[in-house]
Amino acid sequence: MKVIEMKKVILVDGNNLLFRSFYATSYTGIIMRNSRGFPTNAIYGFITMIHKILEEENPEYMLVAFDKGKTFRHDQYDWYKAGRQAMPEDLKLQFPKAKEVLDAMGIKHFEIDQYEADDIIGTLSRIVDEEDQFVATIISSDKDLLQLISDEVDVKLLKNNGFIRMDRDEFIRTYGVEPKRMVDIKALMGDSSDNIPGVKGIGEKTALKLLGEYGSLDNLYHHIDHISGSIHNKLVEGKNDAYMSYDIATIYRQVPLNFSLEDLKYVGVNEEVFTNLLKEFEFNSLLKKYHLLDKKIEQQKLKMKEERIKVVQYEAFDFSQDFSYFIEVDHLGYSKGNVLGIGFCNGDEVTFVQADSIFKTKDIFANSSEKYTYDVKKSIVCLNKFGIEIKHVVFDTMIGTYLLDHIADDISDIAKCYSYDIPSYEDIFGSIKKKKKVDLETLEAECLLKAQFIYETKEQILKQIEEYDEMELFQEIEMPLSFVLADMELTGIKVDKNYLDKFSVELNAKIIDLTESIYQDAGCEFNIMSPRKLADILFNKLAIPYPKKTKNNSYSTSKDILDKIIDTHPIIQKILDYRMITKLYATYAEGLKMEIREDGRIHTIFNQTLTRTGRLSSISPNLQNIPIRDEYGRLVRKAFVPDDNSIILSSDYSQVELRIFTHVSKVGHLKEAFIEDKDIHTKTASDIFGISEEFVDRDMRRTAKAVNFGILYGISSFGLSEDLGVNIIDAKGFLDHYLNTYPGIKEYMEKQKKEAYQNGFVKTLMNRRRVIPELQSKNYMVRTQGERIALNTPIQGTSADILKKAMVEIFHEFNQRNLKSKMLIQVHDELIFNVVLEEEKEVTEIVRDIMENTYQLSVPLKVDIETGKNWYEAK
DNA sequence: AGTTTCACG
DNA sequence: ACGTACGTGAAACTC
Repeated sequence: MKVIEMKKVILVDGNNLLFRSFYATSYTGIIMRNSRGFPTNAIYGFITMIHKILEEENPEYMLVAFDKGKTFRHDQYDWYKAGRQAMPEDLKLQFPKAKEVLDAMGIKHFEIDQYEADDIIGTLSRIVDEEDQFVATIISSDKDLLQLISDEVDVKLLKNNGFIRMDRDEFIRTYGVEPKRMVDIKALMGDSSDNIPGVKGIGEKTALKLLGEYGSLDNLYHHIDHISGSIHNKLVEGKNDAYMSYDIATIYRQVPLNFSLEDLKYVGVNEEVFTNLLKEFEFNSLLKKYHLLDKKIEQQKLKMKEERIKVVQYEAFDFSQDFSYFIEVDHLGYSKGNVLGIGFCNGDEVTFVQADSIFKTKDIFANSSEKYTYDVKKSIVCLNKFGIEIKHVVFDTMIGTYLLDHIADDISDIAKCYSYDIPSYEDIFGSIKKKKKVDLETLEAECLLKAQFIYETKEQILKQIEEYDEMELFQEIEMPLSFVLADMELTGIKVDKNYLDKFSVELNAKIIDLTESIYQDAGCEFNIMSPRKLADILFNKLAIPYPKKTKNNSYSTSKDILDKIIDTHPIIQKILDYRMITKLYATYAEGLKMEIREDGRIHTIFNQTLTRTGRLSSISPNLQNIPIRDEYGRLVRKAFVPDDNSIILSSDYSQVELRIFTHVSKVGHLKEAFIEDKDIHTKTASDIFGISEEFVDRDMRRTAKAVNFGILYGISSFGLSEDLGVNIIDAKGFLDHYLNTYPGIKEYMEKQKKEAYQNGFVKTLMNRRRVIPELQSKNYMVRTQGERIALNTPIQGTSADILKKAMVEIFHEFNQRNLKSKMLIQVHDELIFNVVLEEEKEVTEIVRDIMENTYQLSVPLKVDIETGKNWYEAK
């Protein structure tokens, strides 16, 4: 018998690869770009994956296929085209560059008018099936391509960071049918990512079961009478969808090709061209990884650097100079979790300490060296339980890059922006559900890498902060604030668990009563919490008219809709009550109880680098959304109590955002009102309705208040009408009148928007930046949202700046005076304290003085302070 | 994993 | 003609 040497061809779905790379790194809205602003995130992943393929497959023949033009075969299905979103501009730009990369790498790529990459790959794999010299491997993350598997063709499916190989045997083991039945599977279950509908109500499980029994879609429908129950009905109703889906999911395998398999020879990389491209993209880490740096200077420099960093024993490490450190913790997160290890770097050396030797670091963290880290607050909280105090941390990469408007939830995301290739937390430790075992060497390498990254990029980040005029914000506010927040988190707030227990019981009884009563009104039992089932009961069974023009046949059951129909049926009020009570029960009564630690206190975590405006956020639990507006819900606040011999003190800014708006917009009428300390909404009502203040009634004040708030958000007359419950014409009347009464406002808003368009970003009074990519959008909706962001962010952000500055000063003052009272919680424009009885007068004075005077505006800042025996009383 | 609803400023 | 206010987090439902 003659032994035939088979040639192997790799068929890559290029569109799929680029899409995947793009969306994997663009969810934050901020994507990787080179210094000229050209987007490079998709290309980065693309190159990495292509390189990996070359390494693993060592191919003789290879093709990367791309889509070109519309897919005429699907033109008959308008909805299908409509459901596929347009490609983002930032992604589109990267396609031609990806093709240049392939040319440089010596890899063939093709696109054919009117066909998708799938079709080209389908056609080539058919050819492979028919001739006898080639075998093929297809690479994509699209399961649709599995239908092409045969004895000569297998598929490598992209998953997370690797590939899964699927050949014919593996496919049959997994799905129980022949690979070509992938189309039948999709026809039944659909594919939301590809906009294939499938049969409504049939998922993967049922689809596979049915095909296991009947073999194919045709045969299934041929024997449709053998199937009974709800599945039968779904199949009958969805027959059209099924065959349409079948049509769409079927890959076309007869594309006219003007090349042959032999033409797909892989000819190897042109190092010079490839290197130049990587330099253009500024992929320094890849240049290094692929050993492509100029042999002369750059490589030498890097080698020197590599050799200069030495891994040393902890005892030999020089801690007397500046150093960086990185603390890794386990999945429980930092305030409950455990420290796994710490990496250090001083520029020349790196060293590692594992969890069981942490006690050794006590003196090191307290020494006088300047320290840099990533997430200093976390490190303070984590090491606190070992009695370790951290001093002289002057730089935090997380905070620094936050001020540069990079939003990331992992240090690896930030590292990528500086061309450092650091694996993400999830890559190393797995997800919370699927934890990975990590050996000590990996942990050590990871901590050292991160410490080195922090050390080496510090200067660059500081330089950028300086260029953006944010140095004062960084050094005087955000860095010290981290220590303040760490202290607040460690302190926690005392909670009366007994009270919550009683509250729970009371709520539970109410839930039972309401449930019973709602079932009576509805005439049946149903899941009240399910918006779909509820809508069905209200608008179909009870035939209550839906108060809004209904688009896409879906009914909302949200509060504002239910409020509009509250008089049509007694069930509506009960449902609103039910919603409120179950919310109180689940989120507040029971939810808060679960967050109480052994010390009887709740320790929230303040996220300092999350919001796009500069505000803090609070998690596990969120203590910034404890009920207050509703009298009954407000009772939750009675659970938050002071320590012994203390009271709760709350101190909140009165109308900060309006005052800031008045300051930046320089509207004279508003300024006078604040200077004279008038009720601002009454004054506004008096101005716009043209009557004196004593004749302003409640409704007029309410209207004025809504307009005042609307202004801060970049209102529309529609939004105002919704908020006030009046028609759009009236709302527009109020708005026009308001803008005529205060002539500075319109000019201010126009100027603000113009500047935002020119710069591409906006700033707060303390120079905090927010880049607004929405302004570049061609989509009207997105763009106008960008305009509102441009109007609101400087206001909301300045308010955040001011309170943060006050917090740092108050903390400092308490320490100076050795006060025992403690700052506990921040809620955007208010602070909550535990105040020791003897200190009440002193604390009140300090807090008022600092909050009112920390930042000078052209209008006064006013603070209201109240005290009580719990948080409910102190407000 | 994504959507809906609702709690706060 | 179209869609409609800024910024968050948690719970439950739905797929």
